[in-house]
Amino acid sequence: MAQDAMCQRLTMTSPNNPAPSGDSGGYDPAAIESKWQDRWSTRGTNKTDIEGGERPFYALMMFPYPSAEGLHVGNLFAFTGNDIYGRFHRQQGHTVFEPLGYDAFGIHSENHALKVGIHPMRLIPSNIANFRRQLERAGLMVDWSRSVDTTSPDYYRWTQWVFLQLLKRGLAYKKKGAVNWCPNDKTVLANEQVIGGRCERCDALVEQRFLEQWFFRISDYAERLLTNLETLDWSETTKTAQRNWIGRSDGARVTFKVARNGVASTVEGDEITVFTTRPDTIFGATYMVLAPEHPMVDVLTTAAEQEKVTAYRDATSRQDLVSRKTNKEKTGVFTGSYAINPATHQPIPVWIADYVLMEYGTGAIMAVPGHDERDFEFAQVFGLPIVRVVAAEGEGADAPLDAAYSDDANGRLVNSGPFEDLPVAGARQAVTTWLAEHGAAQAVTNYRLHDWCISRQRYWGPPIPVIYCDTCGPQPVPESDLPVVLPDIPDFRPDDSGVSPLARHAEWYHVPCPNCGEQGRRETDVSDTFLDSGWYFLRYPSVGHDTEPFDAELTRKWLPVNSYIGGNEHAVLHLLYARFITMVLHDMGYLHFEEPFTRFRAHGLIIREGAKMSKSKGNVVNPDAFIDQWGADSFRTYLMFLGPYEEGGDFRDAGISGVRRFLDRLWLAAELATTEGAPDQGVLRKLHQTIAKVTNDVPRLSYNTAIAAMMEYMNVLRKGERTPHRDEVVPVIQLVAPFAPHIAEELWERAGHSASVFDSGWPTFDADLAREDEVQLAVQVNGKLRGTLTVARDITQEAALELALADPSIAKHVTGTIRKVIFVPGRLLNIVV
RNA sequence: GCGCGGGUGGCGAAAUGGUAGACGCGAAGGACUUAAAAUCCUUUUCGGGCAACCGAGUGCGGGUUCGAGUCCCGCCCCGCGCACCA
Repeated sequence: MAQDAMCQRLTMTSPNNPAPSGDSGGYDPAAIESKWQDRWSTRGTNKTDIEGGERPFYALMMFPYPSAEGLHVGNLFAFTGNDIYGRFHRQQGHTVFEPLGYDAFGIHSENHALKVGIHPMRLIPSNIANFRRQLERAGLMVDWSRSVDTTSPDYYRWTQWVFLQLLKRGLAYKKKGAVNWCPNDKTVLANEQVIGGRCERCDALVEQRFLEQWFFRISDYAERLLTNLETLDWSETTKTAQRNWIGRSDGARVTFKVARNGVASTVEGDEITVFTTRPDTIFGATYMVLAPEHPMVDVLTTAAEQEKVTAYRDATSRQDLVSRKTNKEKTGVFTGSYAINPATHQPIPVWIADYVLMEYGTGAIMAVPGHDERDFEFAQVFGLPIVRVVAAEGEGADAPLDAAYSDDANGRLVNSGPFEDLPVAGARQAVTTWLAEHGAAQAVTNYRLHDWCISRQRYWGPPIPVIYCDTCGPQPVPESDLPVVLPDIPDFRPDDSGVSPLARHAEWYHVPCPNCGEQGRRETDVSDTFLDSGWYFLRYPSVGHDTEPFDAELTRKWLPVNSYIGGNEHAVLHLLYARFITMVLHDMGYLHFEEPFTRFRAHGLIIREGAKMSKSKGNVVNPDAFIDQWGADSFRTYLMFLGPYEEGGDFRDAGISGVRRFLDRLWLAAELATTEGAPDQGVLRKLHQTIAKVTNDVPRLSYNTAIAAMMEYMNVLRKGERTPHRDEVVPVIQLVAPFAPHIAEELWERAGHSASVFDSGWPTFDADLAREDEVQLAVQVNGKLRGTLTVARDITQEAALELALADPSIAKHVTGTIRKVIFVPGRLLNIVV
């Protein structure tokens, strides 16, 4: 039988050499994998008892965008990691819910549809079907009866409902403003979709346009989004990324009066307010800079400077965002006007320059060239005065500055009137208070987080449920009228008008006003895909409930999500938006929690043979091919073995054979296992050490070391082709089950069980059985290893020292008197001479 | 520039401050075989030595410690993210 198994094994690893059909009991992944996938399906093994299940555990993974290329190995890496976690918890006695769906709306799909000339309403279902087929092959414990597809009206009616809730709450608003416009995709992009000034989808240079857009007031939640992070069990890197994105900075708003005839203007509003994080350096503010778009520019520009200012403003407005944001060369022009520095009471010139951005702070700055790099550079270019107001340790007040000194923790104020010699550390507060007493400042906190622009002038998304009426103004679509169905129109190509293609579809566009019944017009923008994914985890448990987005009772039972696993590319956007939506729904009384994901872990990235995978390089791993050749169990286990899950790893094609050999050995061991005699004590000891290791590693997502431990055990078990005892093998089937579910089910069944291995529990660890009686004691002399002694586990220091000194190869290094002995019981003895 | 990761054999990688290189790939040798494949056994950080053994070794330079891949200080390199954010 063993021989047969080996013949069979050969055929599996050599696709050029067709297998002799079914005459052996060898490990045949293709056969057992389809057998168990069918059986799981007919028996409903992967269905979660949503209503009745005890100890609910919601193991969520980020749902994929169903691309035409099919499932990426990165998707499978992510899902397998989550699947192991979920299956492990099931074996620990939880009712595990592991749903999966499709994030199928969005520019990505639409662009692809345009490219291949197939309507997205036809294209997406076939992509989804292909994804589903590939996902089934991977053997995931997904409850497919509760899936979501964001493009289905059953789903997006509730996305529209979410929009209406934010509108009701005053958190959705429309505003005309500068937006990022992609000239290629012909749509507005969120700030987050602009990467280095280019469209994240097509890489085109992004332009500025002024359009009416829908925004969500996420900035109202900035502080809460920031402070709540402390309470979350998330990867530290992800939290840091969110903190940086929210970008809290504490400082002051300081008002500078415009100088009129050399003195401060008394006219209301004739002033410039700036935001600064360094109010302590105000005595060094020698000029001011406004963003070119700043409204005060018109007021301040003198006749003599008008021409230059106009030309500069024109040039800036035509500039695309790339050169605006990456061109570090300082340019600018003088407005001809002055403002009064409220600390020194001196007039200082007001300039405009594109290095000051209208969208941050107040769109104006006080320039302190002595202590800000950018201001220093600008002052040098234009010959503006540079004054030192902070001196480092040992520096005089008039020490020359050859660069900006911007340390805000050390040093002392100089040339700063009443604050002379004050340490910088506490100066911020003192100066702000002083300025505030003179009515010139107030302490404020600023955030980099902008409101979320959700409008898209595209076709492939959920229509924003608003109707415009000439008499009543914009009206929400009544909730009872949802969904506003996306019409199936042949011409969905966007054009240059800045208006969605939906506007061209007259019978859809014209609709009565829900308030007065007169002729109205639909909002033609659709919403951002991130709104679809901002709440999908709330929907899964309630799939099938047609009258509400999420059932109150089920939500209370299953949410918040116990474990969320996904890519770090969503560390900022998706996770921040989902938290925001959850907070809003919580505040409106719909949810009992305000943070959706109790625990989040980001998985790493897979590269191949040391290089990033990309279509253009042609080095993308095709999961189907590997599963055909090696089996899904080997593929899954290899993905988890090739590196630490949270760091990713290098997919080397040859490496999978090692994992396959491991499963072959397991199969063979199970086939050969005998019930005669008793299990070997040494093997049993190793078994229990392995149980401990795997049980400890899986919750930490340390899958690679868990697999290594099981391999080690198999090496011990099969050492010298010994025949294993049944009791030595059966627990390994349970340990390996989360990783390689099909082979585990098959071997479990062959071991005489009729129920699923996933309902069989988890092997119990027995510390007594695992304990080693003898240990290798490392013996060092002066910290250098000089030998090892095989000794009893609980040997005393005295006995160990005696043994060590009796060993000539150790003793010869012990020259002179022993000054000290370090003894770590069971591990190490260090003799210091 | 700022932030976050990371740098360990030929390669992917392991190591609560306690024997560096587990596990796997690859490679070399052996058993079995007419032969090959598969399987099993052995070796495999580098240098020296027949060997016992000796020396060196976790990007570089310092430090703390009986003992440092691990902790501290200062650098270098690679990856990712943000980037004129006042």
